[in-house]
Order: sequence, then structure tokens, then C-alpha cells
Amino acid sequence: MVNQQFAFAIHIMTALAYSGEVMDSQMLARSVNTNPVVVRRILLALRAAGLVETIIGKHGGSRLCKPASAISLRDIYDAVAAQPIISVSQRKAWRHCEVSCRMRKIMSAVADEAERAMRSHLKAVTLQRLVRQIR
Amino acid sequence: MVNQQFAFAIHIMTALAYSGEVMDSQMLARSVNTNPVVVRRILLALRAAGLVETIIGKHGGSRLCKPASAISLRDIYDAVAAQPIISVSQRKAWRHCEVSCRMRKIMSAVADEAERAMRSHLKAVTLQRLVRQIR
DNA sequence: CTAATTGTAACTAACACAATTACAGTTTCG
DNA sequence: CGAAACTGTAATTGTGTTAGTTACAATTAG
Repeated sequence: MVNQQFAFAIHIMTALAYSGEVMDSQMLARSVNTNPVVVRRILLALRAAGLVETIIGKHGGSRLCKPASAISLRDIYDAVAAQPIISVSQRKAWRHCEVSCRMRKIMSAVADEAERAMRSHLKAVTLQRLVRQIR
Repeated sequence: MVNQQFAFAIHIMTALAYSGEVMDSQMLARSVNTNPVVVRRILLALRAAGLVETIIGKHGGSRLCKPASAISLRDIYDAVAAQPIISVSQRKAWRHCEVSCRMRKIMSAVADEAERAMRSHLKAVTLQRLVRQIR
């Protein structure tokens, strides 16, 4: 299993949308069943993407910046996805082989298109829809 | 970067389709720039999926079972994809939190749909198309 | 001032994966 | 037959990624 960050981020965002209030990293960590620092690291990425805002100091925490209906899963994906999901080999090509020489370019296109297809699907799913599935 | 197996498999299949002949794991390894054992492991998966056939013994190697026009990148993806691309947390839910309790089911659906969207895109791309990009 | 909270660095532990070595089994061909 | 050239496969290693954890400075509420 690789990179749970997307799953964590979806969970965090759903919890924030469901509660509608400020939640601190400890509450979120209990819900996700992980460590508050892990939650805060993800919140930083979500904040950088303009999805949540954070209050520091006592009684601090985070809340959504926008209504859940205006947030798609692609927004969340883009906020936390560090690496493309399909990796392209960066090895040196073998000069005597045409396949080897052209592979990187071809594979990059394949990986790009595949990821775009997935992101385009995620764009159609709103956070609101997930919240409705809780109730 | 995670799981280069898909990239390796695409490279191997493209090389086999391009040459049209039997290639042994050492030739393929040179083209991919990796170790013959790594290639053989991927060939096992491709064989199990019915995409290639292997000849053992001297002058052995592998070749495609079907024409490149009859092989989609989804076939290759399914042959080597061990884990779903989006992982779902398998942690115990926190009973006092409704979001936590329903998250696994919701996230499983999200991951399934996203992967299906990607696979459905890959189905539309044939190996033949990649080979044409080499020439 | 004290308590609660975030931001962040530093380190550890676990895990995934490619690379590598080694060797038994199979086949070709002199 | 016997050597050479392959595959199949197990075992081990090295490396990189990631979540977990601890610690602490900075900030804020009361």
C-alpha cells in the first residue's frame, strides 16, 4: 500500500465538512486513527491549496474555506498528490535500440493521459456527495 | 516513484511487438536497462495474463501471443498491477465518530471508481499505437 | 501567567521494491 | 552424450519512501 495521504486527506476533509466547525488536529487524528502530526502535515498541504484555513493558538484548529459543494475530490487529490501515480523510468536509454530510445517520451504521454483521465473523473465527485453518504 | 512495473511491462511489450520475434530476457533487460531477472519476473505476470508465451532452453525467450492491435494498455496494466493505485486505510474506526465509521466504505468506492476511470482510458490505447510511435 | 494549540525539525521503524546472486531444470546442437 | 544458453525461482541485500513519534518554539485565549 502506497501513499495513504489521499485517503487521509479525503477523510480529514469529509470530517471538516460534516462537522462544519473548527476541528483541531487531535480530534481529526482520532477520527483517522493516526498521529496529530501526520494530520497537521496534510492540513498544511490542504491549506496551501486554499481548501482549509487554520487558526493557531489555544482553541485553534482548521475548517473548510469553501462549501463542500464547491470542492471536488480532484482538488483534494491535487493538493496532496506528490508524485504522479504512474511512474516513468528515468534510466538511460540503450542507444542501439529504437524502442529504448523513444520509450521515455511515449511512456510519459501514457502516464500523463492516464492520470488526466483519473483526475477528470475525480473532478466530477464533490465533497458534498461524500458527506451525504454519511448521513 | 512507485512501482515501475507498469512502465517496465509497457516497455517490454512494445519491444516484443516492435521486433515481432522471440527476444530473451537479456536483450529485453538491455533495452529496459535493468536486470534480466527483473524482466523475467514481469514476463511471468504477462504470461499468466495470456499476453506472451515463453520458450525455455537454449535459444529461448518470449514473444507476443496476440497481434499488437489486439492488446490494450489495460490488459498490460491488469497483468502487472498488484495493488490498487489508490490505497484505502484499513485502520480500525473510532466508534464515536460517524465519519470514521463510514469512511472505509466510502473511500473504497472512491478508489474503485477512480481506478476504473483510469483503466477505462487505458483500454482505448492499443499496443499497436505505441509501436507506431516508434517508427 | 498558564494552558492549549499549531508549525516544524529530527529521528526511527516498517515496508516496498529493484537489484543481485545462485542454482536447478530445460532445450539446442556440435 | 555433453556443453552452452536459456528460463524459473528462491534468497538476500540495498535503497528509498512514508508514517509514526518526540520535542520544542511560537501563538493565542482566558
